[in-house]
Amino acid sequence: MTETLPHKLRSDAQTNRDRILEAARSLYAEQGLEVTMREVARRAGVGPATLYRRFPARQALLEAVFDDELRTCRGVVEEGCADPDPWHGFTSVIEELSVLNAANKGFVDAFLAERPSETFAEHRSALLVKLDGLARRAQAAGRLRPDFVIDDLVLVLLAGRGLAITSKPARVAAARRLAALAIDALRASGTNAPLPPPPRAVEF
Amino acid sequence: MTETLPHKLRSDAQTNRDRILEAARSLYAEQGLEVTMREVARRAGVGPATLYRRFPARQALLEAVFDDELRTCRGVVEEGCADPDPWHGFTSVIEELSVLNAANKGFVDAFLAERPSETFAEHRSALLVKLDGLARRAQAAGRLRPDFVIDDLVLVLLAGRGLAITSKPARVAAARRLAALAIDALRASGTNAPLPPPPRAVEF
DNA sequence: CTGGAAGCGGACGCAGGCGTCCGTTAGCGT
DNA sequence: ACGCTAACGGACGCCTGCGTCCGCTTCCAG
Repeated sequence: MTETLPHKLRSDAQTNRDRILEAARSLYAEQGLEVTMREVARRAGVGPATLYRRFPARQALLEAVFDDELRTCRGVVEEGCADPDPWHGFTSVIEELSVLNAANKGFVDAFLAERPSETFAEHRSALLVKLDGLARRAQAAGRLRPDFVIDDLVLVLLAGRGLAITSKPARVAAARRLAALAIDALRASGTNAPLPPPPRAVEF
Repeated sequence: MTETLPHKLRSDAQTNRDRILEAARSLYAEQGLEVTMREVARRAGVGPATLYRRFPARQALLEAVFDDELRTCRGVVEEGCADPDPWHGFTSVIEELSVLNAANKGFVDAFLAERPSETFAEHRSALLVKLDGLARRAQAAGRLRPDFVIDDLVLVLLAGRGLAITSKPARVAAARRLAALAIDALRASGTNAPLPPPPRAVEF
């Protein structure tokens, strides 16, 4: 890790910063982002003041913590978009994002929040636009049901949040199965029933 | 309403009890069950002490509040089970429970909690057993995919929790669409892909 | 009408999180 | 080696929710 963004930190400060990030990362992943600042500080073995000095606003900590996840997320999407088979790419994205979400309880909360930070909102828009393109190609290939809209993908991702199961392996297994079901639901097939009007869950 | 369970209350006490229940009901429906006791008391226009006297434990309040919903829930399930067409009954149950959940943010949390109260756990078991029977009949009729297990239904219901969208109409619309997708996923069709191993999300 | 008990709710003490201040410690440049 | 200063974290005051106590009010039976 060992970040070096602004003007260089003293070595102990840098160490503490890293420990804070690691603590926050694991706490958010396990418990979602209702974790208190002090809990993060405690787990990191630093005082509250240190935490607040490095990350004066909660949002700053969130962004720093989820920077990696954001990168992973983008990787997944780009890989999916690069797939020569758009349907395969599309389903891969659903699967991998679902599992990522299940493994990081907090991430999807932060990322799909109704009032996200500007940073998250921008990344989200960009990714959704990419995914929209991928989806249209999958539709053109006749594999994705024609009445799919990109909001359905958001819906599926949001739905993953409901799987707030304590044990992490069970949570991941549940996410995997839910993703598989979602993929089956989205596949174009003669038996697709007409859907009720699509919702708009998040802006982009 | 005007309950009359234990030894009769004084008239003003009964009124307050009813107002508390109504306040709690609407607050839980709108905001889920992280609502504070005091907030309930405030909305009901009573002091905290009054609330605590009537419902010494949070759980008591929850059970009283969700008694109606539990009844509705059971009604939905029984109606579905009574349907001569098991697949139609099954899909009705999914639809209606999804909408019920979306309209009552707190209910599914209380009902599908990992550590539910004894009361909820019993009702849940009973309902799930009934639904399991319905599902088997729908499978026997060749309409429900053969690799469906009852836990998949729990999964779908849990997933509905993720749709924590602020506006209630939007939430209901989202729930409806998600339910429709789930039904499409669960329908037996030549294109059903094999599923990953099923999870066990709740005990029953 | 009236006595007494059921009921009420303001107020209390406790606990925990918040964000900040400041006296002390320790890294690092010279 | 040394001193400057960044950095640390314990401790503080504030706030909010919790569950309970107790003096006042109100219902209702006789």
